[in-house]
Amino acid sequence: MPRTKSKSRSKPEDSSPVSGSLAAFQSHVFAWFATHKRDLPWRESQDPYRVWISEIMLQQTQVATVKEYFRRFTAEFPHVSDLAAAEEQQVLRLWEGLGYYRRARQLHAAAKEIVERYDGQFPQTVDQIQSLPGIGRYTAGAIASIAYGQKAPILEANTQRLFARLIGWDHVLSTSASQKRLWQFAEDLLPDHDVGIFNQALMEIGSLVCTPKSPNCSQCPLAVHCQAYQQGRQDEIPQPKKKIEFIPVTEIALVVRRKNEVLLRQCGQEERWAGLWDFPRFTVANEEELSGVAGQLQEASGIEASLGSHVTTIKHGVTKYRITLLCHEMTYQKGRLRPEAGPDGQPRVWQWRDASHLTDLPLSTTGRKLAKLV
DNA sequence: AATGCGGGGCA
DNA sequence: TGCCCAGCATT
Repeated sequence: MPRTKSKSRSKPEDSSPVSGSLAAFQSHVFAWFATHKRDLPWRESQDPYRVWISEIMLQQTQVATVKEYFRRFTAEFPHVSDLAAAEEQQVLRLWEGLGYYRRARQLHAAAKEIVERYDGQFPQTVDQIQSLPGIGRYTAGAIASIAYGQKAPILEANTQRLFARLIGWDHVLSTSASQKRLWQFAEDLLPDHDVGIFNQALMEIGSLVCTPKSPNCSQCPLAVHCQAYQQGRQDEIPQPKKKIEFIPVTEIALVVRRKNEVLLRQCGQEERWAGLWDFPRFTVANEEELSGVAGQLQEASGIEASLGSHVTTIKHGVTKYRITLLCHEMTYQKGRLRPEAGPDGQPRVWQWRDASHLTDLPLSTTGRKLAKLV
């Protein structure tokens, strides 16, 4: 029998996914992490529930921001059954300020599914994990590897950048071809042991060393394996993302008072801040266009009120919108709240709430700022 | 492949 | 200011 071609090409230096040997690469990763690992609250345990909470919170959210949220959340809900039994409003209250509130509602829904379908035991296969709401390929791989030590790859912001530089990938990263290549690379890299530690180490290197701007190549444990570094192209790779075109918007928020109550609205499932409460908000053409606001309020809620003084102006961004939010007081005149179906079958989305008890409600960040002023 | 979804950290 | 962040779901 003639030797096959693949057999004759199976020298280690040919099959290694990185420049240099894979074994050396892996040991460089482990050694660096052993001395540079950060102490983070979710690294104190491998409980899949806690790993899961941290991974959801960390989606598109920086480590520094998540720390306190993670502590509060897991203190309030130590076990998946505690989360499953909670009111969604309480879950959202603990999520308030983190953003991407769909994460919190999907987390809650997944907790219920784990209790009902898996008898409270967190699922153990990648496919089962990924079938839970809010869990995609990255998060499933992270949980499977970190909590269970399974040989599952991960790819997220830090490792995308790191991998692109390691293999000198000078293409736009968001295309499906790039994603396919990078996922394959992530898989080819995996060791046969301590996969969870390995994956976390790669993210940590991406985060602390292989930074977006001015990466610290001189201190990088993987420089010897890095194509971009060897070519002096670490500042060109990865290619910059497409810039977002911001759209300026002017909105008005109304603090409608009736004795010691204020008028609030709960955001519907299909809109921004779903499930959270907010002061009545309307888009206006410009900062002078306030005359129609009373009519818009009456149209939307059934309440008639007279425009009062300007409280404050809040500038904030939501996804691609740059919002200038004009906040005005109003005084209730007459009218009753229009009955309207709420997010989860609640009788209405409009409610009068005691102004001194707004701390219990989940509010949007601008809503919270405004609530503190009034 | 493109879009919606938040808010804050940081140079 | 602008860029970026341990992504996911939908279209």
